[in-house]
Amino acid sequence: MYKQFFENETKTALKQAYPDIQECNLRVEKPKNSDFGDFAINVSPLARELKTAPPAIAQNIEKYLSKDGYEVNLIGGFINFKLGRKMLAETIEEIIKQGQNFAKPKNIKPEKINLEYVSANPTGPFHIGHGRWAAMGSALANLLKFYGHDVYQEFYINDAGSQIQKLGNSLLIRLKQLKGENVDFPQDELERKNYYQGEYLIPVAEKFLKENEYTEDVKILSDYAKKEMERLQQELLNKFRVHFDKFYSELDLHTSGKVENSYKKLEESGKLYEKEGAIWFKSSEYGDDEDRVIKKADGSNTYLTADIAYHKDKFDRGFERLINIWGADHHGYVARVKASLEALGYNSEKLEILLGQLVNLVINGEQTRMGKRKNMITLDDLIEEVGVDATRFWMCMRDINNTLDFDIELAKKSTDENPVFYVQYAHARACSILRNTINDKINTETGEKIAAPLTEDEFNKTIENFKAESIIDDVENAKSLILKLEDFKSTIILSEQTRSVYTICRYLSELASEFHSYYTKNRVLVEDKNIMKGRLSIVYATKSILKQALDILAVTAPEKM
RNA sequence: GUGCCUGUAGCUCAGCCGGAUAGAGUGUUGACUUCCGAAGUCAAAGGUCAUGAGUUCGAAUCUCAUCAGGCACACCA
Repeated sequence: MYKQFFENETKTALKQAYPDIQECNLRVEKPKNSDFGDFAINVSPLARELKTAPPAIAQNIEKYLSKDGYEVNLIGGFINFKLGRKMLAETIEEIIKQGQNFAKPKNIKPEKINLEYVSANPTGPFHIGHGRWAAMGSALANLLKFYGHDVYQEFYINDAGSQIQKLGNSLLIRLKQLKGENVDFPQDELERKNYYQGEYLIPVAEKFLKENEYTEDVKILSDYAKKEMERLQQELLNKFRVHFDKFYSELDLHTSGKVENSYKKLEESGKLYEKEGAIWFKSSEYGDDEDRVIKKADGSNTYLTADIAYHKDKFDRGFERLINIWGADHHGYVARVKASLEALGYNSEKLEILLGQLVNLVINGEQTRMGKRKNMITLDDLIEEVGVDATRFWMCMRDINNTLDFDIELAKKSTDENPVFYVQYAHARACSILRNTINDKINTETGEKIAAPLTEDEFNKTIENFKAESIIDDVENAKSLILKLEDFKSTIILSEQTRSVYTICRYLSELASEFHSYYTKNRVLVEDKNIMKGRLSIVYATKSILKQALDILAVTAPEKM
């Protein structure tokens, strides 16, 4: 990696220049002005320890730099590095030869990671917020896998609480309505809260009557509606290119005795006590604001109790690291789950909880709060309107810490304002060039056939036998493109460290921009076969990286648009 | 009231482990087509980095306070 290379070069030189130096946390960065160089190191942070002015330090270090393959340019306390053509050419060779392994970090410690996200209640269709967790979670999974981790994706189904009863009651009302009975949800505000009033239960009721005898048994109705919701949710996830290794049922957690078991373990830890008829957990001893109820006065478990068992089970299944994506509205929950894991003897630092800010729908330029409105726009609606690719890209585009404005009108336009098209277009354009090298062309005016510049065999050999030396004379034109291609390595590492995927979106936009720019300035299919083959290889390498990055987002890389 | 997130160009956002002239997209204005995809490229204009103080040789970046917006503060899930 270029950055690593220059950091090592500088550190080596630094030790020769100043043998007594203790710490040297020098960072390679991009110069503000590309005229200075391609990479830069600022030595100012060393000034204090060395008691020397930054420019003098830079001059001293410069003497010991090997300058093998690069040039050095000193400005003030900055050491600027300029890549030689050989290094640039070798990068193209590396991309072509390494393929998928080009940006895969070497010498890393792969972890067995459990990634949990979406985990919606099986009581209704996904809303747009779920779409954000689904897109980001699956992209993060792809990223972590790309990096080298062993990732297991999980969806926790909250199928055990009172909301299931509520679902059954709601279905019953819909059934009665279908039978022609004059019933509706209660008028009273408070009582209405015991029902799901969305119209999505109407088709479920219809389907139920087709398959079953009419019944008012809420248990049967609850189970039916729950299964149906799960089925619809999983269908949609599939369509959205989100694939879970396991849908973990909360109900199973209870019936298998795991909830009871983890309760006993907590009891053994001595961190439970009774108060006002309920059993409390001393979570405040582990940094939580207050203690939490574990068993209610009526003897039933709280949601937390099951969740504790669930997280315990994840560790017990051998995962070294747990990553959860939760909505920011659950942030108050973090401390108590971590507290419980500590009490049970697990290292709560191995549980990372990514809190995602919510999605604002923007309709006709106005922000609409994602509430539980009756006629809300579901994720399914959104995908129908905008398409899977644009929806996925858009949902991944912003830092998870920031609220995301999803402008329906803008995304629907599907034109220049939508960055995904810009990126996909770059890929399609690259494919088009590669196609044109081996396909005969027909002049539309004369009907005359123009032979392809290369046969398929020649093209394949050009790629297979690519040698860095072959493009050295022409590589300077592709410099900023190659720098960006190489930057894929840093992007992968940064994204893994920060658990973020918006960085991949940004990278793609930047790479596409560099490619479009290169394309405009450098014609690929030129007379000179050697130049053509070299540029073809650069296009091929670009296409390869675009594809790899798009694959992480699970956005398609079209050959044609 | 307490805790968490956010405040940077008209709009949407990067940059935030302190360092060179604060960047990108979009919008505005203007250029670029004998030729591989113009869904493209190039350029111009556009800034009190919410406000105030502090730390520092140096602050958009760190600290504190204030203001503004969002979210959460259940024996619900």
